Amino acid sequence: MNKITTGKREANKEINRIKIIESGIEIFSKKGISETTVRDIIRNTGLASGTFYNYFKTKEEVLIAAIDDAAYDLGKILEKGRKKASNIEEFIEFQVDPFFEMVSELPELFFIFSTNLEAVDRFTIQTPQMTLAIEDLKKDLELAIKNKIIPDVDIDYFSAVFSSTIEAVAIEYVKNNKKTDLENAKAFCVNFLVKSLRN
Amino acid sequence: MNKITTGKREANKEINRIKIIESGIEIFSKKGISETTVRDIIRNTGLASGTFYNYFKTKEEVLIAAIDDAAYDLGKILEKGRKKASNIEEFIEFQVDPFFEMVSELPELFFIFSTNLEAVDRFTIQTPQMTLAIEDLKKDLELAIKNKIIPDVDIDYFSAVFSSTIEAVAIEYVKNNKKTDLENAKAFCVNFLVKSLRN
Amino acid sequence: MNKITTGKREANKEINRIKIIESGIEIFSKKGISETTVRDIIRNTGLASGTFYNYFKTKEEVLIAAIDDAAYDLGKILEKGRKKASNIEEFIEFQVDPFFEMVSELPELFFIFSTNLEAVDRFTIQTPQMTLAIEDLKKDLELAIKNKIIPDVDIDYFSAVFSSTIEAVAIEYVKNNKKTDLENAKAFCVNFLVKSLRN
Amino acid sequence: MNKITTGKREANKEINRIKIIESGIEIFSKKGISETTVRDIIRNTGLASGTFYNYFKTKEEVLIAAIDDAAYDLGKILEKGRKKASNIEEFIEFQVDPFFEMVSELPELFFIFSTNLEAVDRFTIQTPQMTLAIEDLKKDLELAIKNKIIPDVDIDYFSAVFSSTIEAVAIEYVKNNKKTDLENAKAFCVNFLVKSLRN
DNA sequence: AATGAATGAGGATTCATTCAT
DNA sequence: CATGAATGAATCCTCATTCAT
Repeated sequence: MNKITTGKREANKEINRIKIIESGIEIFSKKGISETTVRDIIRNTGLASGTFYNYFKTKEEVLIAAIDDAAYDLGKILEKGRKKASNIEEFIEFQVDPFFEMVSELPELFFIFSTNLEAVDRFTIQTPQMTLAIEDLKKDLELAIKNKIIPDVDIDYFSAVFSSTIEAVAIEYVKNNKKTDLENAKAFCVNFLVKSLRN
Repeated sequence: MNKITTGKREANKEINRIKIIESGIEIFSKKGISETTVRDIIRNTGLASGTFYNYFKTKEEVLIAAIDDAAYDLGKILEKGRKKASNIEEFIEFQVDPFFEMVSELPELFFIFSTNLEAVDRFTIQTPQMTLAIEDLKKDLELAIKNKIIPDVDIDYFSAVFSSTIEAVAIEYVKNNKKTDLENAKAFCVNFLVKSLRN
Repeated sequence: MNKITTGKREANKEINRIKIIESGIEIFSKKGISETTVRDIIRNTGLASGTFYNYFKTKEEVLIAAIDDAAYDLGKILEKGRKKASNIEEFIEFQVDPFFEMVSELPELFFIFSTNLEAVDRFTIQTPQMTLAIEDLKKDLELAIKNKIIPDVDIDYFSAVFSSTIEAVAIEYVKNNKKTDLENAKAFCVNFLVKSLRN
Repeated sequence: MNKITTGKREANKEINRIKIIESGIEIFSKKGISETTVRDIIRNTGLASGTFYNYFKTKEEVLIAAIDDAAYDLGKILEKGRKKASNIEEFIEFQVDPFFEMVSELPELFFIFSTNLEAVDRFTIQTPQMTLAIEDLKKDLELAIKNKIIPDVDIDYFSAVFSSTIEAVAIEYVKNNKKTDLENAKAFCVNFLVKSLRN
């Protein structure tokens, strides 16, 4: 009833929230998650220290919020992938494509995650869609091996290598700001992985 | 004061240094580099806090010392590799072999590095021999491509993938304590990389 | 602006004031005065934090207001007592009776005061009618001693014990929710104090 | 082996510990337990803030230490009491006496406790010997009633009044610094309670 | 060299209070 | 008046580091 909140205030609240998130992303990618302090984040916004706590309880929540804010974009990206693969090339392609779309559109977030796996692990931040679907991959690989579509590789090792390959290329891609190079990077990954699976 | 006691004192000095290094490695692998405090390290030795500073200025120095201490062993290991490779298989094999020897003999150190790339980077810890010789690799690859021994791959991407592959397998190897599995892991790496380079 | 709306607004104003006071009493008795924060009180009302300051400057003012609001009731209660006592039994009875009426009708307020004497003291909250009339008591006792109605007791000690006795029984009465037990509690007090004054 | 700690250092450590405890007692009695902050205590000593934590984790620990330090004295005091009482006068006397000895020798501590019952309760500080042994008292009273030594009083009310009486007199005694008045205070208590129990 | 108590800078967090809307 | 976001002072606490012994 009394909730007549003028647009101005709400807008300002949203602006500050975004300020904090963006400041967080900036500091996280500069200093890493575990070296970043709440003070670093808030100092970088010009807001008062207490203001941080009107929005977030911990620095980790800032990260989660950053992901949540990106979730819609991510959803749309991942929709494009996940098509039904009819052979091994397509299977790999359908994993690689959406991942690189994500990396391409949210490079800072990807960078934070890829360089802070330890912290991400430690704080058990749930980032289902940002990571590659390793478990699904393993099952599909088992099936493919059974059906003789691909040779009999060590699944644990291959899975580890599969994601580290994609990630390594993605990091290289982001680091070098070869922004025009997206197709190139994807093609490299697919080609590399497909060949490594051939007999 | 008395020269005769020196030997004993130096021996004790060396013992404490090693105590601190070993404590450091233990704590670093448990808590990660950035979460580890000097207090953690020294508490774990039973020595007094001030004693730490007789040996090291920072926790990072402990890590560097740990590597330096391992350097001699590492040197001997790496010596075995670096032989002259006469084809691509050998080239890769001669990279993979010594790396896995190192991982196999100094698994805790390797584990710390592989799970704390951020911190290692940030503190610009110089660990020439622990990392794969990426720059050398790049030059050799360029030559090999020119001589048509291997197809014309993107050297930046391939180098990135090359080391991440070896590292991913090594991590898997260490994590699973498949200690009997060394040859297996090496073979997987070599096979995977060789195939990915074939036309 | 429009005088016609005033009634409604004043009513609402009064409603919020009472809301805050009741919330205060609730929180004070749960957490104690010094552990209670303005935020606790206002959160418990559903009102906005700033609204608190339209009514009170501090949490202590809430307490004072609670007492003031109870003052009228208290006044009526105390009127019943204060009759002219013609002997020591009556004198004590006329102190004990209204006090227990108060305790019985405003148990939460009494509970807050009895369990927060420190804070009540510190903030020098003036609560004339809630406390027993110690000073009056002292004068009356002096007179009674002079007139040999009661033996020559130490007036300071007796006064201290007089009020602490009544309070202790009252606390016991409130704590145990022996709500049917009012007469019993009063009788115990009177009997106990009268006998202790006899020769 | 290396524990050759010079007397000077140990002495200083003990001095600081005592400084903190004495500062704590001073502030606690001025501001009450819950209003006292660790900073208040440490500021009052001239030591650095961090130093507090070399000795105590919380302000409550300071209080406990103060009691522990007094424990030896207390023990000796309480030894004197607890004799076998052969009648009601003695029974009361044997409760009152050691309590007043304690109050007389540790008046500040007693003051803190008597004025901060709430906090003492809330933090469940264990102070077995400082409080009167109410539960024991109740059992003894039941027995005495059964044996017709004392009339049939309400045990809950009497117990409450028993301890509040002693405490009220003790507070009065401490407040007025009637230090010469110890015997007087004790006699008042015993006389008051004995008479109130007579038929 | 070893010790470990003292230090104080710095980060986390809470809370009373203000003020634009 | 009601609102509730912003503020920043004040607290708690940890830690690297120093230094007298």
